[in-house]
Amino acid sequence: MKSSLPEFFETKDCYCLDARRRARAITRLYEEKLRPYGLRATQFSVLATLKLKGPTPVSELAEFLVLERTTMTRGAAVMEKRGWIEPAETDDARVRAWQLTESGRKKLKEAFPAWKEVQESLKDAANNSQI
Amino acid sequence: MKSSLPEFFETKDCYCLDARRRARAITRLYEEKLRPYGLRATQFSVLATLKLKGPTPVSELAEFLVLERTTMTRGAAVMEKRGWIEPAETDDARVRAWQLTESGRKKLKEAFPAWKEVQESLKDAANNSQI
DNA sequence: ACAACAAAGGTGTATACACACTTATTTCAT
DNA sequence: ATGAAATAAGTGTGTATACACCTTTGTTGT
Repeated sequence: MKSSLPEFFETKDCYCLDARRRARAITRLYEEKLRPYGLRATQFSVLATLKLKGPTPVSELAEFLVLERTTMTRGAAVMEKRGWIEPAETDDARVRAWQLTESGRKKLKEAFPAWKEVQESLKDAANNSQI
Repeated sequence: MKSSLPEFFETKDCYCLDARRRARAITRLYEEKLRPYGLRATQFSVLATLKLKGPTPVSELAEFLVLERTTMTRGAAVMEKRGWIEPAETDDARVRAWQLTESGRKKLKEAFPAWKEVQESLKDAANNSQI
């Protein structure tokens, strides 16, 4: 009976595993610094996105963050409960749009230096690895 | 009152968001093809890892996949329930090691072509983008 | 005007993920 | 030999993620 083990060596270079490993590792770095502010990585991204885009529909947020719309729905619910975001007016009654609250703006501003710290350290690491 | 909006433009280049977006997008490609086999991306990775490494402790699996150990514990429980993996003997009673079952080997073999299909298409895409 | 279709969202369900805390076992210094 | 420290793992809790399915609202052709 022949072993098919060699065939499976290919799975060592899986793009999916690579991307997921990388995302998990990087997420930990950011969340470690964001934790004192009670923010998860995605929550920070949502706050920053709303800061830049203003009132934004669920679907647009989801598309921008490459997140399932239903995931965005639930994430937003958590953030609303925390008082960081609130519903925004829309023309179309089907559309659910979100905007920052004062508290959300404050939270983003508070956490920004922590985000930047990790961001800069990764930028340095990326530059050094090119040399 | 001065707006601090420009400062937050920096968040558009967040390494964390980039990595997470990429992981989510790539994961969808793989899971779309793995779905007919009832496999999630991480489950496929665990099967492939056990195929290559043989019986492996929870902690070693977690470290290899850059996953929290506690996440690995729960993921393994699901896979055991499905009959794909089973406990392996260990010297140290603290250590919980897992190995493939016959069913798990079969599942991996079945799903491998689907994995390879996505893997190859991404490899092609990567090569073409370099030209 | 209105029926068919399209668009936007929410809910049910299940896995993924991880931090804080706890339990069980082994190792090691004395 | 034994108690402290270290190691390996599990549990509680809560968010993250996404697919399948359903509801509501708007659009469009006739």
